[in-house]
Amino acid sequence: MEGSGSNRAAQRGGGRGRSRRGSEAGAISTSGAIEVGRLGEFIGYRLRRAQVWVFENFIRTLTPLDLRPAQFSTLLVIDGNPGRTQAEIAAAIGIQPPNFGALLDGLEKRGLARRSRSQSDRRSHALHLTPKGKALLDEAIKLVSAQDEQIGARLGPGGRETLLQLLEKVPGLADEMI
Amino acid sequence: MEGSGSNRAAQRGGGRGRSRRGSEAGAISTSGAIEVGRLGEFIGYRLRRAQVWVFENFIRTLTPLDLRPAQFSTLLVIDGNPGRTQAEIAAAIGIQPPNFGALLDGLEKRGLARRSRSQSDRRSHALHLTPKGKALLDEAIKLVSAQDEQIGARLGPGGRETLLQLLEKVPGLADEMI
DNA sequence: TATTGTTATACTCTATAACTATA
DNA sequence: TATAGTTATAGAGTATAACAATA
Repeated sequence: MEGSGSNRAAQRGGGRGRSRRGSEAGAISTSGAIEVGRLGEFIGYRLRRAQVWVFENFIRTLTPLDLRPAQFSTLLVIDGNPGRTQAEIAAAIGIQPPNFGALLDGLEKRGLARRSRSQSDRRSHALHLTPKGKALLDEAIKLVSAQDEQIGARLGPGGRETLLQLLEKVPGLADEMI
Repeated sequence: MEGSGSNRAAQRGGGRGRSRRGSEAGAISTSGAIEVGRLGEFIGYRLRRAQVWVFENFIRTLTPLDLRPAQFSTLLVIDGNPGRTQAEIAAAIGIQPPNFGALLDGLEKRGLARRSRSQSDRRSHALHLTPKGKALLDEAIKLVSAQDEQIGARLGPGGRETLLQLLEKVPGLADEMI
């Protein structure tokens, strides 16, 4: 969510289900757990809640490598499409060109990626990973894959495939993103 | 996901699958669509992509009522828990107290919610919806429910229930959020 | 005239520290 | 001293306009 949102561990009261319902005049709900109520019935709410958790997990997973999610995606997409221009890679990941420039500055300073002027069109910059960048990417993929498998294991037999199939039916496929 | 991200409609090349793979020295990928590659194999990626689309949809749905997602959640949770304090409601939704104050200022100025000092503890503010706030919330719930049903319809028979069951197996349940 | 990439800038969401008034 | 709420502020992430170099 985001941004993404982090550390949402809300410490709440211990009781359960003792609060009154609705908005009758003067009604009060003084003890027990908060009723999130209908909010939990929306696909969007559940989807977002799960996604925020996964994304926070993702961020923690990549922290040891000092990689932000957008940096990871950039390394991975450059690796799969070496020589493409900034505009192409940025569009594929869903980052605006101005922001992508700063992101690449960081990767270049760390020696993970490099820009080279295209000979055919000297306006554009072709992107490549350095060996160091490729090595870091491989390390990151290992960590992320392990995390992904842990999540998949929670979903039970066939759960992972079912989830991916259902998520494909939700639009958003036309976009690319982080 | 991030924030939430919007307008990610990336205009890309028309071709498909003609780009070369991997990061062999000097490899180039000059034509065709960008290969997002392994990125699409991660649950986290698909989950985030779907969630961002749903969230953008959600934002568009509430725009006619001039409600942001966090405002909608706040109205809904206050309605379900009238008389609770700011700290309790804020924690349930996953908003930091400083940010929640500003959010409530907006709702109060529009006459949708009100704060009243608790008699038992004059430090805390009990929250209630005004009739106007309740009416706007009901209107918002109609819009959001209609959108949610459209998404559910895309998932096919039983798809909605299956998706919600799978999402419940992903952690994040301990938190409450927007 | 159009496009690539950059600079500057702004807006939103989120987070923390320090203050106040109560307890 | 501890807590509820506020103020001030800072950091991400994302968005647009204007510019220089090149086409």
